[in-house]
Amino acid sequence: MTCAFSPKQNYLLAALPDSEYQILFPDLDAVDMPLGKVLHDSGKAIDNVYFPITSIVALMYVTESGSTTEVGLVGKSGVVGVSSYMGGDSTTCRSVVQCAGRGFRLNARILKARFDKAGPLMHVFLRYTQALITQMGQTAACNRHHSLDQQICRWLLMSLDRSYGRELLMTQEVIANNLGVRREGVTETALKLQKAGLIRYARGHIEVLDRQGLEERSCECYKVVRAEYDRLLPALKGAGTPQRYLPMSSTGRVAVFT
Amino acid sequence: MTCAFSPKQNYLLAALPDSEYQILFPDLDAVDMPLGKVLHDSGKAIDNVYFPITSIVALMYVTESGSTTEVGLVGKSGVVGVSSYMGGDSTTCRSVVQCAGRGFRLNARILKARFDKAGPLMHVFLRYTQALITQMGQTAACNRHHSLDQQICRWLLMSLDRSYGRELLMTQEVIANNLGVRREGVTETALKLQKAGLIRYARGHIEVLDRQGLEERSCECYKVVRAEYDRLLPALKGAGTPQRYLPMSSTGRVAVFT
DNA sequence: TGCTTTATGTGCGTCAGTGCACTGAGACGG
DNA sequence: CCGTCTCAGTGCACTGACGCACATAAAGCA
Repeated sequence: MTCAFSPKQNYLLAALPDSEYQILFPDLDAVDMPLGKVLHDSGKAIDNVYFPITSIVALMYVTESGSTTEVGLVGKSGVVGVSSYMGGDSTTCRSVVQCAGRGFRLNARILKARFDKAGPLMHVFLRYTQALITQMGQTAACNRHHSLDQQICRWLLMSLDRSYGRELLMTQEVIANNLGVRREGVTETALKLQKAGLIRYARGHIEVLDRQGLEERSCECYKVVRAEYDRLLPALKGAGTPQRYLPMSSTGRVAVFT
Repeated sequence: MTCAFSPKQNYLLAALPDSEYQILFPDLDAVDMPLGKVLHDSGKAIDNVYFPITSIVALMYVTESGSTTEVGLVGKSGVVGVSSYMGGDSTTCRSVVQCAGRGFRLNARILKARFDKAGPLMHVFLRYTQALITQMGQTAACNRHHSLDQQICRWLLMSLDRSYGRELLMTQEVIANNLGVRREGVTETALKLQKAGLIRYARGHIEVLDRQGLEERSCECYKVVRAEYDRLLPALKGAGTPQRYLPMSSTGRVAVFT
């Protein structure tokens, strides 16, 4: 059986020792993750976890008044659904696909069973969780202290790290919802960045022209979180450095969401 | 050997099965946790973890410009130093004692060794960590969307839950640093709350008179986090409901920080 | 080709929170 | 008892982001 792309393109799965990987492999289902798909909802039991490959998933909190904020961003270097193995089987967050793409799905109970063996899989996943915790804490601090411009730069960089290529497929409105700010504010910043030659965009396409420039305009938060990911999961070091986008057609087992 | 207070007054230790508790007991050292003491610093290795009893510890992030934000608050229902068992042995956060008091100290490697047995201790600690993650995410959302008044009410309630009695020993400046806001802003809100008869305060003492009233003025964040703690750690349900303060003199093994 | 929808650009009044400067008042030590 | 320090209260100019209304333009569809 051939698969156009492999679970090992998810850095977390790739970081597993091969013996462990082989155990999970038969239960990993390739899935399409369409834009806007809600993978987990607040308070609902988590049946499956997801390992994004070309997709990006946001962990969003929805306030009572309906406004949203992203508290975490998961891409090819992570897993969606940490509470499946942390305990509790649900979160107060919602997991939403921000960038359509592919990924692998795994039954939560199968993962939990392997996790509870307290072997290398557990340690990899715990270290990832620790990185996610750092990301959340940094988001809290960033929301408090840094300007909209800085936050948007940070967010573009984070999204870039978690995707392939240097183009992001998302509207300014999506960015606004993720950061929990006004769409008009995003427009203003986007104009500034475009005038400065850092990005180029049009109707839902954002192309990053000058990554270095974005880093300079971003707050420290990006680097702090990035460094912590690199430290905790050295196997995925370098994820996010510019690379060519390889369109991967599906010829293998691919489940499509209904 | 007598101890004026017991490790079991920390709800996390109390939630352990007795066999597990007995293993740790000989290594738990009662310690004084004085105001302002830095238990762990950003990027530094964690040698000991701390189980607060009457003290409250804030997990603070310090930005490059020097401003601070609290991303988590740990009291008698938690442990300070989760990265010791999550992996990485350090965090990007600083742990600072916000409310002087007592607690128990445990060598991080001893905890990690028991944790790695993948027994009930691990599951208790993971569930606690999951609750902490919820708290951090909620803090991020709260920092984005809710007013200073709401946040201060939330913070008072959280502190109250994590301490004994209904009086908090902290200045408005401390609250401001925790929330990452201006001291004058805290003063304004404090005045409002006092006029409304919800609190009474003077020079570093804050007495909560109307808990219900605070909850009504607080944002949803308090209740969401509280509910998640209760759900994940049912053993500590009810922590935070009004109770008499029992001054506990030290007659047992007590190490004092130098 | 024209109509609708979606995405982006712009203007303007409003406001919560900031930064700073200063006052007042209880606590504390000599 | 006095001087000093810490903590709390107040005024004011300023600003980043908000909310709303509306203009423009590309994409999609009939």
